[in-house]
Amino acid sequence: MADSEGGRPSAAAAPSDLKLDDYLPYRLSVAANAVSGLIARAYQARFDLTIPQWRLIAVLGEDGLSTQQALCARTLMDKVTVSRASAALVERGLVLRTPNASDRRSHRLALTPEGAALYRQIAPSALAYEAKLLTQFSPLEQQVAMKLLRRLQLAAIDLSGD
Amino acid sequence: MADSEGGRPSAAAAPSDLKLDDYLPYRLSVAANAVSGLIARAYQARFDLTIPQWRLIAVLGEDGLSTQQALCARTLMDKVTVSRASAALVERGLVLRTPNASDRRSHRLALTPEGAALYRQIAPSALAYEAKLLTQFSPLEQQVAMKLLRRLQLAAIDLSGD
DNA sequence: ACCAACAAGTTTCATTTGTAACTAAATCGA
DNA sequence: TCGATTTAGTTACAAATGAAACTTGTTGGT
Repeated sequence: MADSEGGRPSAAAAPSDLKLDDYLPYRLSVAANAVSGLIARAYQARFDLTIPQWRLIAVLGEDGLSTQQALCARTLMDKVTVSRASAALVERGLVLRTPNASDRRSHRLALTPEGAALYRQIAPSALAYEAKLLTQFSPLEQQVAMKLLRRLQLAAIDLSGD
Repeated sequence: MADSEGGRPSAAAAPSDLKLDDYLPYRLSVAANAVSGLIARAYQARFDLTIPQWRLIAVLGEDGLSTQQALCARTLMDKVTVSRASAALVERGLVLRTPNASDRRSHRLALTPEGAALYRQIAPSALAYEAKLLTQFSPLEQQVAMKLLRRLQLAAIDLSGD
């Protein structure tokens, strides 16, 4: 067993007691991974959609017409990601691109009737997943959690430029 | 402006009111992305470590000796990821591999003195980041959030096998 | 003892992801 | 009205990721 340098297990307690299991960025990453994986597998298997594709459908279903640039702002995804996801959805006939008269660099995107039908099918399933994940948490706890997630995001973005 | 087809925004409200902004898997993913990005950039710039590498150092700093398999279980990372991160750390002289007498397929990993020194340097900085992210939240709120993250992870894993 | 099943780690390969470079169009200033 | 800068979106390329195959070693049944 060893421990060639000290008397006790060779690792001393962390300077100010860092425990990975209780470290928020770690917990957040692991939890998000688990949830994303679950959702990704579900949508892949049932609807053959990736998460970026699903997000675009969700936003187009909510907001109606949009441009890719607006979708980037709305979903916080990279413009390359949005470009690729849009192309795939257009290809599958779920999204329609029409020229944007007021700016010929961009296009207007909207769900086709098929896309809208898919949206109406997916949305309840998405909400059901969320409900299953959130069982055991009171509305108040859920509110605290959502608030924390939003705040973490802002704080992280904020700290990025220091 | 515009809206070339109807009187109102062309998208109706979602079936049971799905709002992406309030959808937990989405919020979780976005928050985790922002936080991971922040941490990743910080450790890359200051210590030239990836997140997997940093996690291994954290666990080895906490626990002392370990095998890769144990590190996989502990960090919830893939064995390929752990293998590559270990190789890089050994290469840099931060981690030492010694043969495992009781099982010659595996090796024992531990921080070298340099690795331990780096750990002692990084840990306070990691805690400082966490503290900055968590300003504005009471200890109680933090506890709720941590509990929720753990529970979400378990629920997601649970739902994966249904 | 032996062979089948299994486990630790590594390597290979295909997919995903994001950064940077690029094209085309709009805007802004002189 | 022209050229410089900025923006929408795509393409090209490089790095990260993970599944599957592989290697080496262990274990358990007969």
